[in-house]
Amino acid sequence: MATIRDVAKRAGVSVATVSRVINDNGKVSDKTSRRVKRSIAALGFEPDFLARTWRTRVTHTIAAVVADNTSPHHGIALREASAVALEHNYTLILCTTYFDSQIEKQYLRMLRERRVDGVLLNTVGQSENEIRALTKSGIPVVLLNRPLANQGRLVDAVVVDSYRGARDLVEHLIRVGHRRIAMAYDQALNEFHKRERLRGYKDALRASNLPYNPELIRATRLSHDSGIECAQNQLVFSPRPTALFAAGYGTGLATLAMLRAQGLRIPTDICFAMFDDVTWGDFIDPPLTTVRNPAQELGRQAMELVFARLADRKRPAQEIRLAPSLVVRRSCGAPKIDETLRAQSEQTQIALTMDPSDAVIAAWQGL
Amino acid sequence: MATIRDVAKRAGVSVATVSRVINDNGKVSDKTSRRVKRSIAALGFEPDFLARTWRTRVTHTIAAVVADNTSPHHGIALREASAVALEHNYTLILCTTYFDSQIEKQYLRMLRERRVDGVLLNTVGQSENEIRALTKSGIPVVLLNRPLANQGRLVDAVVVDSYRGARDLVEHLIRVGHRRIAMAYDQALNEFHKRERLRGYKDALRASNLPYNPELIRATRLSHDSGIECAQNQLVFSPRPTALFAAGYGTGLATLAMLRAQGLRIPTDICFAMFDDVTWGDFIDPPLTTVRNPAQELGRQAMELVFARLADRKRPAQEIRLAPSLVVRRSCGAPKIDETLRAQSEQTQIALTMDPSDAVIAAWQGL
DNA sequence: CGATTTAATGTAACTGTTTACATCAATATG
DNA sequence: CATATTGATGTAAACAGTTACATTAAATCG
Repeated sequence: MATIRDVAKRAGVSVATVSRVINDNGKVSDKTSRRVKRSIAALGFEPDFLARTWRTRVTHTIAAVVADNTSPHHGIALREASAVALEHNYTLILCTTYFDSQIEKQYLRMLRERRVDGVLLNTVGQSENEIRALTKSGIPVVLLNRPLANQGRLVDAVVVDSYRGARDLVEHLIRVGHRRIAMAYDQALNEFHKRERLRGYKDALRASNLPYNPELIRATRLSHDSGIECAQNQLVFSPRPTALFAAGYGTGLATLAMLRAQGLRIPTDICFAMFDDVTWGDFIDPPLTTVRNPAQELGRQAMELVFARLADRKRPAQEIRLAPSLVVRRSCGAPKIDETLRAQSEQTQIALTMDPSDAVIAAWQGL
Repeated sequence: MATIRDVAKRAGVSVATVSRVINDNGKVSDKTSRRVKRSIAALGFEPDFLARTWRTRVTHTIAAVVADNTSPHHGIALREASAVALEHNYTLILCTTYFDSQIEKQYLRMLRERRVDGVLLNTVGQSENEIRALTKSGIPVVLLNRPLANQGRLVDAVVVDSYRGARDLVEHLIRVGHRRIAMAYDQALNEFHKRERLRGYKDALRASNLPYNPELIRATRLSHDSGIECAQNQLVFSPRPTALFAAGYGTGLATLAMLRAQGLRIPTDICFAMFDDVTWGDFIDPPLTTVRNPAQELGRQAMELVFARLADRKRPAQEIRLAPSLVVRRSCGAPKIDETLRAQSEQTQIALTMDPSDAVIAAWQGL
């Protein structure tokens, strides 16, 4: 492999000049620049990325540490993050923690050793020390969907506004005529989002002067053995609510299965809506009303935040709050429906509100 | 930051000795080893990963280039690959190409420059040169779900046996009583898998002495604008088949929507089954009969293949063929059903055949 | 017991860039 | 015209490890 010295010798210049040409910094006359470039081409010289990295201490690498890359939400965020990275000629390291804080810590330590240039972190908690170590080493950390750790104002964050999402959804249900609305959330749902979604639910009720009934709030737990049965027992209400709102993906799935098991039809017997838009929500019968997380936006903004901080390390920590959007489909047909809403709903149904960009559709086309 | 020289000086030994202690190779007496370790601890010395990488030319990094990380299939494969990487103290770079061969090439060039230690590649094609360049640079390439390029026997591969999957599924449909079985595949489905699935379909028919009717094979195309309508038109049959087999994820979704649009009930009016198991297949109504790809296995084997080749570069190229498994659920209730099958199906339904490990279930629990 | 092997450690070259600083010529400035 | 400034280029010192080879002491062998 040709080195910068070979290039320099052949071009009859110094290595410094070659380096300047390669990096396009410093002053180099047109004439020598051309000569150097010819020399590079002739020798088929390629700068050694590793040597460069070592010398400059920039790895051109960002890591994303997520609890699970297979969830639709983070899958899309990662896809976008990788695209943004590519735009900047950066590379994205994928670290899946499986919701295991030990693995998370292990990854964070590893990433610090490797001196990645930044970390996107969807923490499961307990990594305060590792996060501090990272920032202390000058590695920017951006939290994904977790609020800023109150302890330090050192890290940026981008979060989805769970409160807004829950409130919008419940307000929609109320507007459409529901009065008795149940909410199910997963026991293991992140504390912050649990609180926020519950707050959204309550505020929506209050705004319409509806009573808040704790009886209608249920925690579900999807476990391997007990499976659906568990959720099923936990989700028996009497009298039956007219609408059921699942505050998360897992709960949504469990709830769907539970309703099927109870022989309840959607939306005839009960209306159903869930947090976390799913690509297939449009395709099944009935199409699901969901709160769509701006996953793509989240991935992009998080990445941009890293680059912004790399460009200016003094900037104050920032928390970007993204608004989810309500996707109205058939699963929430209203008990009483007014004409404007009907039209709107009808239209949505026809437009089929395909979540995704062409890219995602293309995605389906592969194996 | 303390360097190896500082450690050496403090311990009163040479840098070589320190290096030997760190890497636990070469001969070092217990006494000096202890002294060195004390010195390391005292100084808080951490070997510089970058310097090491540069010197040894091993990056401890594998890249996975996939068409789309959000598909359930590759999402799971990636999750597993990242876990295997972690076991080996390796890191996984995620490269999503969006089915764009230009981006794929760009990534492959980038990865070669970065001298990753290996590449998992779910190619969309046209990257022969880049693949060759990689292997020529001594970087092992393992193809994901693509057959070995006939041109060179340089790369390993791990593929899902599409033929087997299709054949098993169609044979199941036949056994259960279906005689008129339609198959839909996506126009953009990878050529190899298209051929294999079709072959499986035909062979299954032939084995039962059923006629092959080209009229029952349809290509669908999910496009953004035309959306479902398109699929809808393309999927009108007369007389109607009793079962419809979607040979892919995208087609599966399109088909589901189409059946709904045509007002057909599953499985009462028509039976439905699809390739590519989906995590939610269990939860919706009716639960879907699917061909489950061993995605996890695929990710693991591919990764192991890389490590195997790193350990022995002379080993002959290998193609690992993984068998998919049939997951029988409700969407294929049989027109005529015999008792054993009924029992089997019932049991499956009760066991709820949760695709995933606890990890995936946990996944659902996060935002 | 001298010769040979083995174990433990040290010396210094090597990896390929970047960049601070030096040099020198050409140009601008007072 | 002498001097300061600027532009173009060169020199050589980092950067922080690994490892081939050399050296020395200790152990083993005939």
